Amino acid sequence: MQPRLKEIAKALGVSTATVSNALSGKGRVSEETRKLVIEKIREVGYRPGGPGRALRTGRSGVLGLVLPDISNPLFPALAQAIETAAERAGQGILIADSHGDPGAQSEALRRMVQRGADGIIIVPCRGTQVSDLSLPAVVIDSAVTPGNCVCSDHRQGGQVAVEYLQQLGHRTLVLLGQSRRSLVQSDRVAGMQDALGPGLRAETFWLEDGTPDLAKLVRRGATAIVATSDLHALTALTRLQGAGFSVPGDVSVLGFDDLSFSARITPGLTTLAQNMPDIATAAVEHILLQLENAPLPAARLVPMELVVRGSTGPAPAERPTRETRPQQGDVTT
Amino acid sequence: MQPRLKEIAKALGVSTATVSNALSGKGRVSEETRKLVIEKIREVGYRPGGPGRALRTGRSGVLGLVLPDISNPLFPALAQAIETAAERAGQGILIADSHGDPGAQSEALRRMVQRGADGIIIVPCRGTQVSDLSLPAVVIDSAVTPGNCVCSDHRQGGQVAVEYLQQLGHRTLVLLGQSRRSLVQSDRVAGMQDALGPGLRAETFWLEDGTPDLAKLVRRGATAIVATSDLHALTALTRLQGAGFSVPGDVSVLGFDDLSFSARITPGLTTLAQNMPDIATAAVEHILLQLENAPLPAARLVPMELVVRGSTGPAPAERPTRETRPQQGDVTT
DNA sequence: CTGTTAGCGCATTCAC
DNA sequence: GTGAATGCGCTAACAG
Repeated sequence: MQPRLKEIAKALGVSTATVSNALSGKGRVSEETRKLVIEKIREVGYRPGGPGRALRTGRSGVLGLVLPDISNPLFPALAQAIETAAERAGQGILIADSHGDPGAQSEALRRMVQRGADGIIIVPCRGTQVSDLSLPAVVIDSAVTPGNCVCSDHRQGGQVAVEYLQQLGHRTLVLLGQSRRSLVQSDRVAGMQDALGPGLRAETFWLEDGTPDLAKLVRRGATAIVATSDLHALTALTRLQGAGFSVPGDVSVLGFDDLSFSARITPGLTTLAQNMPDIATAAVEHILLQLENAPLPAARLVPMELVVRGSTGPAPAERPTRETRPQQGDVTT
Repeated sequence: MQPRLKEIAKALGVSTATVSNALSGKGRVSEETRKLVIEKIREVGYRPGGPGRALRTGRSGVLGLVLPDISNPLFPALAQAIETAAERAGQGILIADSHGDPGAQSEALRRMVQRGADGIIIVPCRGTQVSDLSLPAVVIDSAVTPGNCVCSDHRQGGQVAVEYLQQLGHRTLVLLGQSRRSLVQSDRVAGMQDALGPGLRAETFWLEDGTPDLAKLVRRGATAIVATSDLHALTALTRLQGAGFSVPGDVSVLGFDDLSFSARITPGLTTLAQNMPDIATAAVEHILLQLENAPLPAARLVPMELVVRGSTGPAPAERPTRETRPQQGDVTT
C-alpha cells in the first residue's frame, strides 16, 4: 500500500493540512516542521496521489492526444515529441486513435473529457471540423483549420522543395500526392506550385486516381519526383531503381516528413522534415496557457526544414528527350 | 460545465446515490425512478467523471504503457493494437517514453503509479529487470524475461525464416543483427541458427561491430540476407540494388516486423510479422485478470507469421562461387 | 426492497 | 504557525 497524506501526518503528529502546506509551500509552515515533513516524505517515498488531487483541484495533470491513425509512420516522432514536451510540463499523455472515423473521433474526445484530461491535442481526421468541446484544445493540422492551431508550414515546405530542385537545374518535375482531401498534402502541393517559376514545369498526380508510370515520365524528360510523403517517395525510388534508373543520376527523388527509414536507404532520401519538438512544445504550451486563461498567441506556423541526402542531385545534362517522347501510349503498371 | 450526479439528483428530487444505483444497476432501485433517471441522464448528456470514480473505487480505468523508444518504427503497430484492445476493455492508455534509460524507466513507472494507473504494460529497456512495482504489470519483450510476460515467439520466427529460405534452395545465408544485447534480436538469431540443417551455412554479423560488405558476401556465394529488422533489411536491399544486384534474382532479402514501408517498396519485403492484435489482447487481458485476482495463464508466446512478398525467391542456379572465394581479405566498409 | 449516509485523498478555507 | 472542518464526484455499505 502506498503511503497517503494521512499516514505522514499521523507519524509526525501533525495534521494532514500541515503536511500538504509544507509540500506545496502555500500555507505558512514553520521552517522546522517543514524540514521534518520533507524528510519523512523522502523516507517513506510519498507522492501525492493523482485522483484525490484531481478531484480537489479539478486538474488531473493529463493531456489527451487524439490521432487519426496511430499506425501512421509519422506518428512516432510526433508522439515522442509531445510526450517529451508534456513531461517537461509535468503532464501525462492519454492517447486515443480515431481510426480516421469522425464518429470515433468525437467519442474519443468525450472519453478524454470523461477521464478528466486537462486539455486535448488533436490531429483531426480528414475533413473534420473540431467542434467546440468543453476543454482547452489545440489542433495540429493544416493552417487552413480555423481556431487554435499549431502546425508545420506545409506550404512553405512545398516551396522550399521546388526552389531547391530548381537550383539544382531541374526543369521538369513530377508532383506526387495521395489524396486531394488531405489538407496537409494539398497545402504541400500548393506550395510547390507556388514556386514554379518560368521555365519550370510540373505535372501533378494523385495516387487515389491511380498510379502513374514514373519510368515513362522520366523517359519523357522529368528529372525529379517530389512526393508529399517519404512513404511514396520510397515507393518511387525503389521502383525507379528496380527499373534500372540511377538515383540521383537519372532522376532525383524528394519526400516529406523524414520518416524513420529515410536516412537508412541507399541513397538516403532528401526530405522536408517537420520540426516536431517545436510543434509539440508550442502545442503543449498553448494548452497550458488556455488553462491559465492567459492571452493566447496567434496560430503558430512552424517552418519545415530541408534535409539533404543522396537522393537528389544536379539535373542530368540535357538528354535526348525529344526522340523518346512519341513512344507507345499510357500503360499504367 | 459538465453536469454532475448532484445536479441530476437535485433535478429529480432524489439522492445522488439513487442516481448512481440506477445507472450501475447495483443497488436496487424502483423501475419507475430508474426510468426517470435514465431519461434525465440522456437529456443532459451526463457521463460519470473519472476522478471521482477513481477516488472511490480505486480504479481509474487507465493503463500505463511504458516504452523504451516511441520513435521506434515498430511502435505504431504495437501502440495501436494496445490502444484498441484497451479501449475494448474500457481502459484508456497513458503513454511514457523511457528513452532507453533505466532511470527514466523507473521514474516513468512511478509516475504511472502516481497518476493512478490500474496496471502497467511495459516494453523494458535493454538489460532492464522490471522490479516488483505495486501494480499489476505485464512485460512485452523476449521470452527469457521472467515473470508476467507476453511476447512474440522470436525464436520460432527465426526458425521459420531460415526454413523458408532453405525450401527455396538457399544454402549460404548472411544473418544481420544490430546488437547482441537485444534479447529480441538474439532470440531471432538463435532461432535462425537452430534451423540451420546440414548443408546450410550462415555467417552472422552484428552491426554494432561495423557494417559488413554485403556485395562482397554475395559475390562469394551468399544467396540470402536475413536481417533481424525490416529497417536493416531495407538498408541491405537498397544497397544491394544500388550495387547492381537483382533482388531476388541474385540475392533474397528477408526482414522482421513488417514495418510500415515493407509492403510499399519494390520489390515488397518478405518479413516475419508480429501478431500485434494478439499480443495486445493478451497483455491487456493479463492485467485485467491480475486486477480481479483471477488465476493467471502462463507466460504467453505468440507465434510470428511469415509474410511473403517479392524480395525473396528461389536461390539462383549454382554460380561460380569457388573461384571468387580466395579474394582479398575482409574490408569492412 | 428503496434511498441515504459516509468517506475515498487531497487542498483549501477559516478558526485557533 | 497550525489544525479541524469542508467538499471535489462518486459508490459501497448501511439504515429505513
